[in-house]
Amino acid sequence: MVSIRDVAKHAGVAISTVSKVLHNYPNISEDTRTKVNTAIRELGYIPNSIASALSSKNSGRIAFLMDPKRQTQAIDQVFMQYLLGAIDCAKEMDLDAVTLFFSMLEGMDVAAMTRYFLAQNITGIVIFGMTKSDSTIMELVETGAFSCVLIDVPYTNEKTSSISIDHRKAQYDVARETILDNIPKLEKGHGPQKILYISGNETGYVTAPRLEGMKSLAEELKLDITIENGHFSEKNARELTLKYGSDKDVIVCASDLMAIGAMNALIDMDVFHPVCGFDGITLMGYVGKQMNTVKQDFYSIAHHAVEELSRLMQGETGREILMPHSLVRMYYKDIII
Amino acid sequence: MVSIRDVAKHAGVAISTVSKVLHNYPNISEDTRTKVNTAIRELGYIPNSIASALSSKNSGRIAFLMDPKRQTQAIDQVFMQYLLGAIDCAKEMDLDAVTLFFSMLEGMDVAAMTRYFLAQNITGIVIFGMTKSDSTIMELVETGAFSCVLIDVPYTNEKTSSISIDHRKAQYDVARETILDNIPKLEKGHGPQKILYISGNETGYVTAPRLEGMKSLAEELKLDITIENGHFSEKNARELTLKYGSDKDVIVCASDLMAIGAMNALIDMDVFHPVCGFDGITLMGYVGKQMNTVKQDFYSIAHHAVEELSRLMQGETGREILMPHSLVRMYYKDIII
DNA sequence: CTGTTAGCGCGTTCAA
DNA sequence: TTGAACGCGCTAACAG
Repeated sequence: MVSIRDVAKHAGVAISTVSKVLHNYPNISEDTRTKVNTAIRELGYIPNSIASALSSKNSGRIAFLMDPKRQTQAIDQVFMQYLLGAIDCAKEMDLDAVTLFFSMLEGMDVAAMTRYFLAQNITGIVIFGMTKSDSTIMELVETGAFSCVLIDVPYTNEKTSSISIDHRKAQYDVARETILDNIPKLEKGHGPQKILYISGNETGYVTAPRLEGMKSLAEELKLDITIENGHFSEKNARELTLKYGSDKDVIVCASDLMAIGAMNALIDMDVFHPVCGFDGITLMGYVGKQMNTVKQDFYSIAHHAVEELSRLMQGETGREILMPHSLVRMYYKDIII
Repeated sequence: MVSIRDVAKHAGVAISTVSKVLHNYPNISEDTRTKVNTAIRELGYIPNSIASALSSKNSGRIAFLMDPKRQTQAIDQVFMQYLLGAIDCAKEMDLDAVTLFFSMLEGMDVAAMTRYFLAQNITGIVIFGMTKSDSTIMELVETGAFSCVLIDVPYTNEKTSSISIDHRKAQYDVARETILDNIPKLEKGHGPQKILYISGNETGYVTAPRLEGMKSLAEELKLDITIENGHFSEKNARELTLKYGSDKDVIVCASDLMAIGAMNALIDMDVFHPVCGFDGITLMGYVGKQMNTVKQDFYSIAHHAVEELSRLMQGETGREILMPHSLVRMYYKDIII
């Protein structure tokens, strides 16, 4: 293995000079800089990130913390997209990244978690899929011991940024579009539209804003709205739809998975009402009907999250970032790959 | 951060003694061993894996190398299950693991890849989703510079093990079951059964064994078999089924995704013939019909892969490992979560 | 502008 | 059975 020492020798300079060139320090003559760079190229030198992490305080080592198990399998796609975006960005920014699951932290208190991360020289963490019941992890974030970026959790402090779409507006938008598509019915003297809103679990941070978005739309359009908690579960959404859905004009679901459940319930009942979802996962198409949904670009969100984390680790202060969302209509034919 | 030095001081012994206790060296008196262990517990000491990796040769650092992008999104589930199993096991075995994508290695030759891993003190690699076109990675494996475990690639050497199910037998089994379910038709004087086999891409290592399994079944049951290459694509399978499927008794697909394509083509043509798939992904259910498939436990495969890698890194020699598969029948109702 | 040096936390001889 | 001391590859003062 070729080390920094070899490069120094090859270039006829001191080790520290190589290090300085590597990190773009000022006060290096153009001459030695090129000398060192050619030596690096000739030897195919790659800095040892482990040694670097050990030696410096700002190791540039980060962790992706997620909880894929708690989710249904159908949601794997979301986490995979997160991971792809995050890991790609980490590589681009030359950050060492490890992927961790919530389950590994189970039973630890804040102090233990802190030691755990410190023992790996981790100084920054991106957290995907945290809910209100992950209180110890939230405590850890609050300590400010690590730079953190939270996905879909609206909390910030000096060392913590949050990043998400505007769930309130997104829910409003997709429900509005779906309902207005359906306006003709309304005009046939149908009275106020009857809506079934299947919300997510109350432990989810996105649940309240999405519900708010729906409520304000309901007020605006004077909708007759029934709100039920589907716990982000396809099965629950299915049952709720069987129970309350038959006489509704539109069914609005706070997730694609629940939208699938609702859609299938309607198919079983042999009625059809518009359904809309949230997330924009590919899976959608398989119900064989079309529906509107809020499309989030998880890859891009994760990519930005890592960029933001890097910013935090350089001493910038935490902030809230809103990403754009879009509305899409998914058909079966579209998703044929 | 509490270091080994603190533990040594707290226990009143030398640093090296603590290290020896940590690694279960012999020749440590029971007395000092407990003294050290209580000190560790009292201080909540966690060894710094970075320092350890730097200091020792056998760092215990491993990489998960996969290629999720090349796959269709619907396959994310498989990779997520792999990752879950692998990361869980790595944690259990106290191995530091990083997740890498093939794309990061693009353009590198073997020497560059070697340096790349060495620069991260990585000594073991688990590779998921490699195809015959990833020749440079295969070269890397062949050098024996790293301990490797290959998933679904039948290659072994001194430092490389392979792990997979028996694809030949699995394909045989699932096709056989699906066809025999259909035997009544045959007995109504229907002549030899007509089968459409939609195979995978020839760059896939699993394609040939699956095809073999199908061929030997065809011979055994004297089937009239048509073989087409679906390239593991839903769309291709759909088109092939539209073209060749209408007069077939059974359609056998080398992946679930292709089975979905085939199933949907049949639905469009308004005919129904049994279809079987391969993999056992949850997604299946959404076609709304039932079908047989080979279920692989990806989590478990990955878990075993990491165990095997650990074995290799301890100097054991490479070998081939076969995992069990099972046959399942998937219905829509089953997958409601 | 460049080189010398002291650690980072730990594993591992080699003496004691 | 234990401990002192060196080195892993690198960063970061500090001298020069």
